[in-house]
Amino acid sequence: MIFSSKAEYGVRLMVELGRQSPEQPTSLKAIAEAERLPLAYLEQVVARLKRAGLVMSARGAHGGYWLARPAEQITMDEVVQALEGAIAPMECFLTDMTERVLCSHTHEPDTGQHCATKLLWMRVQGGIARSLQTTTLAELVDFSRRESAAPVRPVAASAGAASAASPAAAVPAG
Amino acid sequence: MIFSSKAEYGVRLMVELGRQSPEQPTSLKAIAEAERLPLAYLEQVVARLKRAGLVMSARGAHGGYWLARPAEQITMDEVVQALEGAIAPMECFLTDMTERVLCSHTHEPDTGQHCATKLLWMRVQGGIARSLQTTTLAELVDFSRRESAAPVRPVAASAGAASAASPAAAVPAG
DNA sequence: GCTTTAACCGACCCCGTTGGTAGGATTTCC
DNA sequence: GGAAATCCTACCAACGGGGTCGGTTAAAGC
Repeated sequence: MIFSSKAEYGVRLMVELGRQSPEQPTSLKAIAEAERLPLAYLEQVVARLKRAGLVMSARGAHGGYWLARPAEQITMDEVVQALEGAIAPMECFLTDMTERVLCSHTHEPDTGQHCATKLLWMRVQGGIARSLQTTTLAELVDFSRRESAAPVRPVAASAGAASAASPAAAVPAG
Repeated sequence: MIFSSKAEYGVRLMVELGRQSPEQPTSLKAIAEAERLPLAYLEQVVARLKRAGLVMSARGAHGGYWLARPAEQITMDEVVQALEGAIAPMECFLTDMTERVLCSHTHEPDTGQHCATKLLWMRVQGGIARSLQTTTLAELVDFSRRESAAPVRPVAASAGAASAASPAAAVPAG
């Protein structure tokens, strides 16, 4: 699996905050209940988001968390990077997230043998980075509002090519 | 890390086979020595490639492995999928590799609450799938030939916007 | 100033996967 | 028959993921 549950929980947490009115703190407990996630674990997750400056907090009664910036100005690569650390397709493949590869992936300094896999991992890296950078938190918030507003529609009913086409069509800019 | 070392080793193995003349078996031992990888572990790796029908083998003395198809007809998503299994950004996010999501990611069947993260993971998934599908083994073989032929050029010399652009320019179709 | 609420912090723990190793069995060529 | 290979199964140590637990600090309301 590419992303751990930290990313999953963290993104859901951010979306939940995005759904609330800004500047008004939401308690972790409320989020944990709404999303049915373990509170104690969420604490660790939100700590990362705070360290990255994506959320702010107030302690004490009626305290909680809120987005540090409007959701439109938060791109998902910031969020995911805060939660998962550097996103690299391979061990030694760290970049500064601007498409520049810091590691040449050489295994033997004497032979000029560069790694044959470099080209591939760079493309994968680029594909991921682009999809994360072009998605904003605001889009996810919108998406979640539309989803929850819609009536319950049973999944996997009428399996086939027709039902397969509809969700893909709703997802451009991938 | 997105991909494990199985993918790394497996891709390198495939590239190595692609460099050899086709239909002539190359022993794992030779590959292990050329790539400085543990032979016993490579056995497990190549077994996956064989099960997926990407390589063929001959036992006994002068046996070895070779590509089941010309490198131009092997896309890297086949290779990576054989090595890593299904590639999904998130646990419950299995697709049939044609952009169709099999899991709706619903956490509570009664509420119509679909997961807010679905949109994001679908985009990421699409970005990865596209970069893997549009890269052929032949390209990597070419790349590796150019790399090893070229003199050793130090990486990250003259850091800046200019150097950041150059590697990206060499990697289209990501 | 007590109580409640909630953020914050650090230690711990179970478990599955990764990245191998070990050892043998089988097949084929010379 | 022996060497060189693929093949196959079992095993193992270490690490990270996914949590839990217990406690501390800070703010608000009475």
